[in-house]
Amino acid sequence: MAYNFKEIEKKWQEYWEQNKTFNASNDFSKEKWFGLIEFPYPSGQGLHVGHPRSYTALDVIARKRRMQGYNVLYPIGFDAFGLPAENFAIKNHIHPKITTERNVANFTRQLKSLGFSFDWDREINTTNPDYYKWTQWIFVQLFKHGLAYKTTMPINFCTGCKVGLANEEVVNGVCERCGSPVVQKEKSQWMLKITKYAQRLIDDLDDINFLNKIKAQQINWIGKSEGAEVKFNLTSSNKTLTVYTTRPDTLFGATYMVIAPEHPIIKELQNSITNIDELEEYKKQASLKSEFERSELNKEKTGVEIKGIKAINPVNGKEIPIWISDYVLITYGTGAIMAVPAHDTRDYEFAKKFGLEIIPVLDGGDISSEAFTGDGIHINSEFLNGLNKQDAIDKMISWLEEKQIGAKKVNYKLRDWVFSRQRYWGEPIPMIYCEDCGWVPVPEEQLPLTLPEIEDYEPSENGESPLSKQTDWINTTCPHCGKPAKRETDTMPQWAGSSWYYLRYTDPHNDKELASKEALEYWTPVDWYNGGMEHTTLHLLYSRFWHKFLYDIGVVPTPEPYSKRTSHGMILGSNGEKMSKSKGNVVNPDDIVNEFGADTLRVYEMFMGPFDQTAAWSMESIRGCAKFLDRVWNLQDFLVDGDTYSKDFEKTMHKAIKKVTEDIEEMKFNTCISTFMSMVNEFYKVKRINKAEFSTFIQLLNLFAPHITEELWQVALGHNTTITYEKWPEYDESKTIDDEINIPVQVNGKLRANVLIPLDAEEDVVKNIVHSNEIVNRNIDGKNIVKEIYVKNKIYNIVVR
RNA sequence: GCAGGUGUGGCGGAACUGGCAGACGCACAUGACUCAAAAUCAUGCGGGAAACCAUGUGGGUUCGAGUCCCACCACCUGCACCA
Repeated sequence: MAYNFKEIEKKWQEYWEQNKTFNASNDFSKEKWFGLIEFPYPSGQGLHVGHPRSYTALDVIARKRRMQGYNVLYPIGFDAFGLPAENFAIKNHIHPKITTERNVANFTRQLKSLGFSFDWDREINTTNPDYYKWTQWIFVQLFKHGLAYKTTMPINFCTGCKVGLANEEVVNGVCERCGSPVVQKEKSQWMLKITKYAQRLIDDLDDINFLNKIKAQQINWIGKSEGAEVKFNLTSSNKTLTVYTTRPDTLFGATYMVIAPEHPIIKELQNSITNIDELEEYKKQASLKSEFERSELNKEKTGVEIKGIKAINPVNGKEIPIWISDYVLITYGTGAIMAVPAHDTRDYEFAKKFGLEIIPVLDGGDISSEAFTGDGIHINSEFLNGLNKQDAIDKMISWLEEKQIGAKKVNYKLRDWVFSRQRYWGEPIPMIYCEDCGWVPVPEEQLPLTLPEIEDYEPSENGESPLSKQTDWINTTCPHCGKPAKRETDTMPQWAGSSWYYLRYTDPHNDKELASKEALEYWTPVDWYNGGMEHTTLHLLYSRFWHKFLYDIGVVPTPEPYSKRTSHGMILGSNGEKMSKSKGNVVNPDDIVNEFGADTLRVYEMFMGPFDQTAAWSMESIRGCAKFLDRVWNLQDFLVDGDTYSKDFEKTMHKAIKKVTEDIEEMKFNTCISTFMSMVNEFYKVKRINKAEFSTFIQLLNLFAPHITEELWQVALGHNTTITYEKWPEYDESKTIDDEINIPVQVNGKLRANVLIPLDAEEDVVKNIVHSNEIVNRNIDGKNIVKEIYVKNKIYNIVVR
């Protein structure tokens, strides 16, 4: 009887669906486990073979948890707002809703064909008004708590998508999505104050189980630095210029200042500045450069000196020049620096180029060739002389604080989150502008504020949202004073809906709250969240921020959304390159399922390599996995009643249970599969397997290959209920240990023989066995034994001379 | 430049707290079955005639190093004029 995967897989998929086998229970008295994968964006291309890698991994864990008796929530949904559907609409004049529905249907078919144990009754979709009602509701809460504000600022503007982007979406100066150059543009934007949570986003990482590389990347991105702010007085003005520095100890070496071209003080002092035209011209040139050009040009520093005004170094009263240069960023610190060319590489370069004074204030290094950035003893620094770096920093800070010209200051690289998009296919920002009352949120009882149906999806040339043309929709009345008012026309970024979706899974049909208190109390936090590294500084950080906010206002019961976060490696094409249509190396999961079946695909994706590392697709290897499942199928021919084949055989089983039980927790799925393969090889050797062994084996394999094992369980073994909730096999530790073991014998560290010894044998017993071994004796004959080392149950080493 | 990671047969990869390097799979070879092929089953498979040599390179610690330490090299990922 051949293994007919097509028939068998279809049969059990229908069975599971009818029986709602994988639905989470609402019995909150049981211990729960909430596993989460990143819900997909339903693209027109359908499922990528990368998706099932992550989904299978957590499916394996979810299935194991069910067998371990947990109430398991393993949900699925669609993150369906986004640009591709909108761009498709612009081209083909098909409403994004239609394409989204079509794509969701296709994804659903594909996901179901792979036998994931999702609870489909909890499916969510971010574009559903019942869902985005709550996305909007959260935004309104953010606004009410002062965490959402509108401001005009230079933003990253994608010249291709004609849309503003968050810092996180700009990669190498180009748009993460379309690859067009990104330029700076002044625009009025909704912003979210993620910076207010910067410190907590760092600190609370200590309490959660994220992979270290994920923590490191988030900490790096938030970019905390400690230093001081120092006020500099100016000549011919009573204004001051404040700088941020991490090296206040080098203040005596500050020989000039540099401010960002966009620094507002230029305008404030325009009457005192004699070369304002020259400065304006420099600023203009700088703003025309895209981020990409700026970093390309970062080898050669440029700048212009501000004429007619100088700064006064507060520690020694020296007048020092002020320059503008684009190597100082308006977005970081105060947009102004004190330049210490002797001890800062960038300042050194700039000073050399423009012939500015360089005064060393730390001993060591050679100022004539490069900046000295190391530690040393302070010189030329009056009251700091003789101190090392840290002592000098401390002393200077207290001096500055005492004189009230400076203070300790912590800075972050993290910027507030640019939250507006000038696009149609997103959640409308539920805000109304009233001439008298300013920005007023749409009243909560009027949510959701639904997207109007429109015909023209093109953003306007000046970069306004397509909604800006919908005058009927825009014109409304102020909820506060009742006067005519206008709606916000920008929509939310794609990251909005995904920032809280895991909460909705706990209670997806609730129309009173985003989820009930009881459901949140029971299900959250997510126990295990797996996703891509590319979301570490985007989605993962954003959702931690939203969650913390919701915690602060009492909506969720925990300060962190996810107790554990792991990540999967990417799947590359067979040529080792990223899969792409243009390279022609795309593998369609549908084809694999057709040719080999879902179980084979799942097993292969778990076997192809370490889960967290990238792996290249191989059509040859996948055949090996198909062959393995064929061999599993044929095991039923060896099925016998009666006892195990031998004691050793029994041990093999217990060792395998132990290995699989442990490896799954560490996501070492590849070694689980190799354990299964070894087991099958053992069964084939003796051509015999009893029912207990077969059941155990099938149960372990079920996590990876649910269809074939359900068939073997119910048909070959004759059970009439699903294998899903069978108790997870246990192993007997004592049966994983051999009574007799083979240990290597080395002479001078070189392997010479193997001897069989009783487990835990005493050293003198082993010594006797070793010394009665012919090969060993041949190797030590006529030599002096200097030393003998026995490591219990491991190795015996004889050192001779 | 900063942070994180990787480097083991022809290939993907195993190897617990230092203890038989190469599990498992692919490819390949041989045999059985077959008129034949495929499939299947079985056996072999790092290099070398051997002594031995082999885990990116060079040192070190140790009875013993893929694993620990030092110095490098190569590649990947993220960030990058962050004061």
